[in-house]
Amino acid sequence: MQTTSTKQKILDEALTLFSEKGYANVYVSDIADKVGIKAPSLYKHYKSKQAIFNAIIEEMNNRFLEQAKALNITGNDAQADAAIYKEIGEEALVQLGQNLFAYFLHDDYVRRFRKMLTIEQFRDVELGRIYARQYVDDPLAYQGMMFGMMVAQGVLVTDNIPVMTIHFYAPIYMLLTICDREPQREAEAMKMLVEHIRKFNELYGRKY
Amino acid sequence: MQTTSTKQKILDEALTLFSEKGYANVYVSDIADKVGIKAPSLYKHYKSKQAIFNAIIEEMNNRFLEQAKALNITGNDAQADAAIYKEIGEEALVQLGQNLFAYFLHDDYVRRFRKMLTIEQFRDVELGRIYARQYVDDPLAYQGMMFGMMVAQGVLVTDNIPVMTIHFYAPIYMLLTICDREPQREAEAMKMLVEHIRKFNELYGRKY
DNA sequence: GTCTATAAGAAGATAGAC
DNA sequence: GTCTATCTTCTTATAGAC
Repeated sequence: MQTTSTKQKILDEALTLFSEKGYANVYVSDIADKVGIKAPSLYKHYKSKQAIFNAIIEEMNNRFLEQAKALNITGNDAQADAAIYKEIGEEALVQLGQNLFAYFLHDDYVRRFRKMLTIEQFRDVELGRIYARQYVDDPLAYQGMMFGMMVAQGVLVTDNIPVMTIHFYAPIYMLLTICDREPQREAEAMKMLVEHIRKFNELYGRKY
Repeated sequence: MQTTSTKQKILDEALTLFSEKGYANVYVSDIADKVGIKAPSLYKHYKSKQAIFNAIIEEMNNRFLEQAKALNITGNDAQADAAIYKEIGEEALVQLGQNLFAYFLHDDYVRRFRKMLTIEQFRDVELGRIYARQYVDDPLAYQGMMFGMMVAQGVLVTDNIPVMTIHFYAPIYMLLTICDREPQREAEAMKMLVEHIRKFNELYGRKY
């Protein structure tokens, strides 16, 4: 039905604008323009500008929970995962990093939401927490778990898994922030990403 | 004189507020309150709110140029530097990283300016360029030069200096963004920083 | 240089017709 | 559900006295 569609379109256009200019620089009339309606009509769908913002946060939270659930199924299936990680080589590791990077960078919803949180993270403690969880702590926790298995399998070698995990993820994080700010540097970033992972594998990989 | 003092205080308080809430969420009256004057008085010092923002950018730019000049003097004095880097050990490298980190994190002006740019980087291409230069490209260029000397001296070993530089700086950058958002995590970050550098030295240092 | 008073306009939100 | 008209409040900025 048309109602649901408009309601969703409002969230979508608002997120785009918020991610480019920040909440305070986006006016209700801007959102309405993009949706193709007048500002007052928008209030039939959401009771305030803040309610639109809250709905975006809630929607992302739902996506995040689904995602976490999906990852946990894999993550807890240790026996299956162990088999995967046992034979992992440089190319598989490069693939893993590129997939992670591509998902974070090219999933349009993920990208816009991250940019929005980048802008809003200092204004509200709760938004800061979401940013930290989403783009720092959870990726580190998940990858740390994965690398833990790989170390247990003898595919990677280290006496400090948390630092190894940061050595893997921090460059990816930094390249991501570069691309968010300057999309034209994506090719350069992708090249550095691959070189980073190859070198990571060389430094931490099992020595034959 | 009082004039200069008030004019400077306006920049200082404005920067604090901009770094916490972003330009659009700070009202001229907020700045005036912090300074201890009424909003209209502020217009005797700056012709507009935007002019205050511009003055902050200009002031940082001046500081940046001075800093770059200072670094170039050292950077170009290759003979003296070579001597320094020749004997550098793990402790010196840890010290180097801690100093870099402490400067970026604890210099109040640097910290507030970085947070402000973090918020504003997507709104204006020029501000994005300043961010990229200040917190990504220049640190990488400077450290890349330094590591180049160390590789030439045989203190560090790699066939890819840019990637090695990212391996050194990206974790520092990520820890910095964590502390900007959650200052209470500074001790944790400092611990990771030291472990990171020790492992970096272990991975890239000359093998005896 | 600082103040009070006030203008000018922007932005969020509501009322009520269709 | 969308519109036009309108209200209210907030925010930047100016005028002019001290």
